[in-house]
Amino acid sequence: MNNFKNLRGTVDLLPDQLIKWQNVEKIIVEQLLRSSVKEIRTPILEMTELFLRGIGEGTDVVSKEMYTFLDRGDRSCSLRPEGTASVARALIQNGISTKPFQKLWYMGPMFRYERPQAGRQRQFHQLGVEFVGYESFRSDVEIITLAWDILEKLGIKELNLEINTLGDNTDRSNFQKAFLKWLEVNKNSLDLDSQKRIEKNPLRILDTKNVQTKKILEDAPRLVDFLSDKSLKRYLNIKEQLKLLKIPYVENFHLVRGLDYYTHTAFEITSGSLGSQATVCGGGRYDNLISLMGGTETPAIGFAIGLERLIILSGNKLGESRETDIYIVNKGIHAEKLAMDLSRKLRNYDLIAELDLSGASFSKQFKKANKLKSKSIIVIGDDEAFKNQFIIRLFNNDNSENKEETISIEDNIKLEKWVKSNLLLHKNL
RNA sequence: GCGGGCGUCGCCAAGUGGUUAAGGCAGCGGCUUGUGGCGCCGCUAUUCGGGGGUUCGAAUCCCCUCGCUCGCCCCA
Repeated sequence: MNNFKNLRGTVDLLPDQLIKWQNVEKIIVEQLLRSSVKEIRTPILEMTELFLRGIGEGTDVVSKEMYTFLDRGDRSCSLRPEGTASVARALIQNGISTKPFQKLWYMGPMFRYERPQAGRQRQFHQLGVEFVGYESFRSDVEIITLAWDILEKLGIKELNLEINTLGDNTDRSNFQKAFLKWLEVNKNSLDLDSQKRIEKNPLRILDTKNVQTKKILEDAPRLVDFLSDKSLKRYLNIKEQLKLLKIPYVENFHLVRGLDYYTHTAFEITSGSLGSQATVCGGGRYDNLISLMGGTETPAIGFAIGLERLIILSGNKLGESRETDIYIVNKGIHAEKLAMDLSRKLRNYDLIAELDLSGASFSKQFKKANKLKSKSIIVIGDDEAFKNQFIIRLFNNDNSENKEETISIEDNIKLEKWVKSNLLLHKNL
């Protein structure tokens, strides 16, 4: 096989699949618009250092999953593995202090060098939303609600929202001390992976999938018990407001997001029908990130939704394309000229008008129209062209008799009338 | 990076050592060169992911390799 193939973990999205993507994206963007969230676009390529500092060198994402290379000027560059760091960078660089409150979204490809599997690719797509400058617990609730509503608007069912709090820096370091003490005592009962994490990232041990370790962890100290009054109050407020909004959630004390910059609220939305990569949305508060990256201290919260996983979950209804409204069968030198002009006229009525360019026999062109399930058809051949007219008729799929009408080329009024009564009436506007 | 499953036409597949690689869908052409569906007829893999080996003989057995897929790790 000497043909070219796409790179591992990447896919071609073909026209048929893109209908669903476009519909999903449209619904998302509309909901964002209604929530007055504004779009931001940052480069896909950034200097590697940005991600090292923004995401954390110790994380798997950065330490073993980045697409990193030297450019021709020997600068180390990386394809973005996620969007938050870039957005933070862009805001700092463009003067965050002049616009301290911003609700932003972005959508686009991300890159992570991993083994592909169901719902996971090396190039994948995320919708990210970041509320920057917002500190109140109500911004946490609003952003969780936004994620929830987007998924609901897409008609996705059987979703589980899990929430947790990581407290502020002081809470967390108090907890960590106690937790480390406990870990020391119980070290030998833990699985190997978890043992390694004691040094590297002890919080992540809470997140283990090892059944044995999970059981042992039931007796470990809990982070909630180390929250300051203020942090606790914050968390309780969020839960209360979610209840008020009737958004069902489950508390999960073991929910610890993988990236270093999170504080307070962490949340995740999962679906059982996704296989082992069940998370469709992950997010949380990151009050430390922007100052950590050299900006003025700015609280922020955000989430990311994996579009591939969203597509898997979205119903088939979103995959249906708009049918051809009118197919123009045309043959003969003069007729073909008139037909092309006609096709433009029809598109001005916001119709999907397809002009047959094959020059094939009438029979062939009719078959094509039928295959496309075109709602109507125009026929223009030498006979019609000679009389400066064309034939138009509805084109039912059951092949029943359909009345046809002859319209003169110049008779725009008659054409418009026909189009309005036969095609535009049925359109959902 | 580590484990399991799988690779035969654009898609779904039969074939499991003996020579013509079924069949279905899609596609193309014809019956019908100015009229749709259905039907009928015909065409479409010198080759079974790639390389090497065993054998008189390989899609079928062995080795290597590549790819896909599912899971682990991690995450969206």
